Amino acid sequence: MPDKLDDVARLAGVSAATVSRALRGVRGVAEGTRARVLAAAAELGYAVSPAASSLATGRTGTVGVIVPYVDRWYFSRIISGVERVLREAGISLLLYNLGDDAGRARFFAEFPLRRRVDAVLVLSLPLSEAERAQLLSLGAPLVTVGTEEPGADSVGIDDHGAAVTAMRHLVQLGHREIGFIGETAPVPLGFTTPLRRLAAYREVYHAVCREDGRAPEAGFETGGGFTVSGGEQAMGTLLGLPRRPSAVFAASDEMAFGALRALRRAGLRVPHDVSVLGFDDHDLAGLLELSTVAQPVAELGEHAGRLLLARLSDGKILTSPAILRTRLVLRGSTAPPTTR
Amino acid sequence: MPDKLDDVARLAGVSAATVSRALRGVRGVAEGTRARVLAAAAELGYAVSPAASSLATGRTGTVGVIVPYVDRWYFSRIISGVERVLREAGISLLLYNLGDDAGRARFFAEFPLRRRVDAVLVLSLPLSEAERAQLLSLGAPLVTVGTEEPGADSVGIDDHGAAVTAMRHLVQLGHREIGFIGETAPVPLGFTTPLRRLAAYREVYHAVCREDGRAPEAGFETGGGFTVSGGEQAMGTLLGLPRRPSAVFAASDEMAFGALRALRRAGLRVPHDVSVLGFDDHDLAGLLELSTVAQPVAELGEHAGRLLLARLSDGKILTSPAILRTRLVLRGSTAPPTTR
DNA sequence: ATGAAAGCGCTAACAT
DNA sequence: ATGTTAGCGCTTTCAT
Repeated sequence: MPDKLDDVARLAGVSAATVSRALRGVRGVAEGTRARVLAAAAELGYAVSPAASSLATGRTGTVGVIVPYVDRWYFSRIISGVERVLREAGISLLLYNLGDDAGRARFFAEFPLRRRVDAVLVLSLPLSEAERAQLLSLGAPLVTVGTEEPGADSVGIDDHGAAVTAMRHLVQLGHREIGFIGETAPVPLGFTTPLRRLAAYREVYHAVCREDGRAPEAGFETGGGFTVSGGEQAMGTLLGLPRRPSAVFAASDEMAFGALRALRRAGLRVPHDVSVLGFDDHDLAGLLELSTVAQPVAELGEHAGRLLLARLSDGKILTSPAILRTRLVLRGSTAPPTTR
Repeated sequence: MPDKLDDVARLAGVSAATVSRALRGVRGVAEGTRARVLAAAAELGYAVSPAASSLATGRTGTVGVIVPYVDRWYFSRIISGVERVLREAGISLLLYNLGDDAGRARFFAEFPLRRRVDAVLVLSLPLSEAERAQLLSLGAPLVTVGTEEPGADSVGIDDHGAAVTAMRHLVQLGHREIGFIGETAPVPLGFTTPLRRLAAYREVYHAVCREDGRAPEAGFETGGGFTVSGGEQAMGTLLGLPRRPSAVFAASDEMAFGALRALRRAGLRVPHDVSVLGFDDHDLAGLLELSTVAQPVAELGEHAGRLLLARLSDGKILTSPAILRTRLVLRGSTAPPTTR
């Protein structure tokens, strides 16, 4: 344990300050000296104490990542992307999983980030005024993915545009009765993504109804909680309606999976009886032949990582949000409606 | 920023030492004093500097979690479980994602854990002698899930037993020609779990062959890389065999999903033409009506978290590995073979 | 029960 | 280019 800086200094025959400089690659150290220091450090198996270094510099070499649910495909993918680029830069990642509103409250009450991180990454979580202030009060760069916050850099996709494209695909196939599976207020943790997709759904579906000169079916908007079972239930509700949609747009692939199951159980065929369109391009979407909107999840994470690194070095320059491209992936779950 | 301990001390009218004691709940502080200190700290919005505290005590309030792939269902689930119990105890989680052999090598070369963590958790990764020594040299408790290492506490399941149970289920249904989709050496990152399941497969399948007085089909053992597409390919290989298995045991649900797809594409029905049995009880197994071996993944994580906490307080007492229960979940993908 | 003082191991001026 | 000297903000003897 007592592998202190001074031991290295003694072995290399220089002062502690020089060792510190040499080890950090700071300019102003003769080549020969640096080599000797490095050799001595290696021989002693020496590594600086992050705590001491952090106390002296104020930097921690760590970024905090705040995530709603680590174990959801989308988030774990992003984390993986972020971690990759951060670790290449020698930065460690402190993970905070919120889980639910209670967890979120506890997190902001205890606020374990104070002085622990050099920067913070927030995933898909719209911040309250107070939370944002608290985060910003750390004096550390803040970056978000999936949301935009004043004072933070962000990466995301054009949720609205992508959802509109998805809906239009359904309309172009000839569907006029389109159901939606997503989230109906109140949305857990205050997510806004579901709302943006719902807005896009309405925009397109209502326009279709207007053309046809009839009122939109209010019952076509269902909540699936972004889970498979929730999607299954929602589809069940849709199927129970007097006028049944010929197509369904689910705001996540997981809910779409649930919808597929409900359909299968009801003895209905996809896409013959009902078309289903998802969102995400989940790993298993191909398996289930689900047509969906693909978003570059890993890239979102990597980009966020790069943003973090940039802010960490060149101070905090706020840029406009980076918008990554999505694309419609057509598989076997969408087709023109059958005339009945 | 300059919310130092001394400010609180001044406001409370006591010394810094007393503030430190009061804040940590150390005994030996008068009730009234403690109350005043707490009030002062609250008023100032004070929180201790982890770096300073860590430098003084040697403790970091952090545990390092080493995981092969964060974005695989199984691992993200475990992480979620660990995080939950750790954060309740006020411990933060430093995440290290290995990814592949190169990442693993880099990790152990740089070894970013030194002095950063109070304990280490390793998921499913069999350690080399050197790696284990390196980890143990941290002088911090080590716990593992899914593997056993000398000097470490561990949680896991009875992989072999569970796989044997799974295989026997197939045999009891009447299957004599059973294929395996798993991993064939060399296994990425040196995982041993696939090997244990393979061994169980052989044990049962070979016994069946012996009874029937014939040699086991060597071609029945295929590698699916623990991914959907790998499982799909493996099933394709199996289907190309002269003598085709009537049932398949996949060492993970994801590979089983791939097998289901290959079967569907080949125009074969499950379980009518081929039975498929998975392992894990993945979130989507129910969706696909996959029979499988359920293992309590979240609980594995929570148990690991508790083990970590225990070691952190009562010093390191090594216990025998905790084995959590698995159970066979029968859904629609397994049935007696059809006589052809 | 409380305070004074000496570090914990490093980095950052300031000298030289 | 290198060394000296102060801290960074806390915890922990040791006194009182």
